[in-house]
Amino acid sequence: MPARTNKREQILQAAVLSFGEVGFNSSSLREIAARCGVSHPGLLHHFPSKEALLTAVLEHRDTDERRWFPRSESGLDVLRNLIKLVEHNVTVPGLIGLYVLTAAEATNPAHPAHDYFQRRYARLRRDTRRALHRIRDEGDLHAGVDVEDAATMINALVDGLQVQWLLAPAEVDMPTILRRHLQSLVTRKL
Amino acid sequence: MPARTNKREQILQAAVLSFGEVGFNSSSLREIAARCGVSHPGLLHHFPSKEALLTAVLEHRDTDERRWFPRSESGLDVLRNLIKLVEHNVTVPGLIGLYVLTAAEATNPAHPAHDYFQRRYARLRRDTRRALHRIRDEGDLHAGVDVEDAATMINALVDGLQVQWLLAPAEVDMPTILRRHLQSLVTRKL
DNA sequence: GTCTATACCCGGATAGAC
DNA sequence: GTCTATCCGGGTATAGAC
Repeated sequence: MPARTNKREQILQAAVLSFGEVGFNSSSLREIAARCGVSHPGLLHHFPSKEALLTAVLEHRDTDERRWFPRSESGLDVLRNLIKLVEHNVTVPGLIGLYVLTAAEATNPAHPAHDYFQRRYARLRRDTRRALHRIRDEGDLHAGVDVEDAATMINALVDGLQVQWLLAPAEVDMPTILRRHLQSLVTRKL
Repeated sequence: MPARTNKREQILQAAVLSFGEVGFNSSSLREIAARCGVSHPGLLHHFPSKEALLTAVLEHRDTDERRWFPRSESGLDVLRNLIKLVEHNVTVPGLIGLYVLTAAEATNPAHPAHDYFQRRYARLRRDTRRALHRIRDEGDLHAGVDVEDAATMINALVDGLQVQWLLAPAEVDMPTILRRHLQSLVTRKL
């Protein structure tokens, strides 16, 4: 293995910043390279194409995200961890900008990350449904909650809050609003 | 006045399509011009710059949107009209793509539409708060509804649903999910 | 009003030296 | 591994003919 290659990591972080600010489409490899003190072909040595860089950024983000949802917890703990994740997110606005903008771009079927985001949202809805079913099995879900709708709604709420929060951080309290909504679904304290 | 200039309208529609597909940043004036059978400088004759075109598109969209919210209605009717607007929106995915993507891009303070979207969301929250207060005054709001949070939430829900719907139209029923959420806030049938 | 032609810049990607 | 140099396409915008 190479002595100690943290250049990849530096490039990834610079890419997160750039993608978050102007999106994947408008980001330039030259600009990203300049941010971490490497030349444009130097960057392409580590990531063979711009699309490969995007893929690496998204996978990196996924890995980070999964750490917030360890296994063997109660259904309620999944919701609690989601709140914790959002509480963490307000400390990394660049990453949120990256996510919001890339997801919006990727609604276009021609975007290189289109399939990734289709699969991602299908998975998010499925995971949220599972958590809600588990909460119901544990007797903690309010009667009358439609699990299918609630799962779609929770993920929509998180996404929509991010846009408003990025535009007006002082006026939109993401974690609190999310917590109150989730609390309205369950009978026990979150 | 000119004999009959609908070229502006044609260009606006082509711009909506292009902005909706790849966003403002990645759209090209040449491509937009080609869509409506005009040359690139021909387009610039009607709109002096790309940014002017974006402004015109957003104002055009605003005007259309306002038509869904006539005055002198009850608070509940505002929510009913919001549902009708979303029911209409599912018939114009290009416009929704434009909106989602432009809003995401505009979270960047350097984006030409940043101020527009900051003002827009402040206004949306204010208008939604007013409608909810009116519903409360009319005795139709459920007890325990926090108007401030509910207003932010409703707008976040609409935005977030759009992303999921664009990625999976068959799996996300925007109008129904919105209606059920709004119904959960009020005591009378929507 | 709408065109052709063009100026000028920046994008992704590659070749090849060190 | 990282560089310089370069290719080629495409971006906004302008000048000037018709």
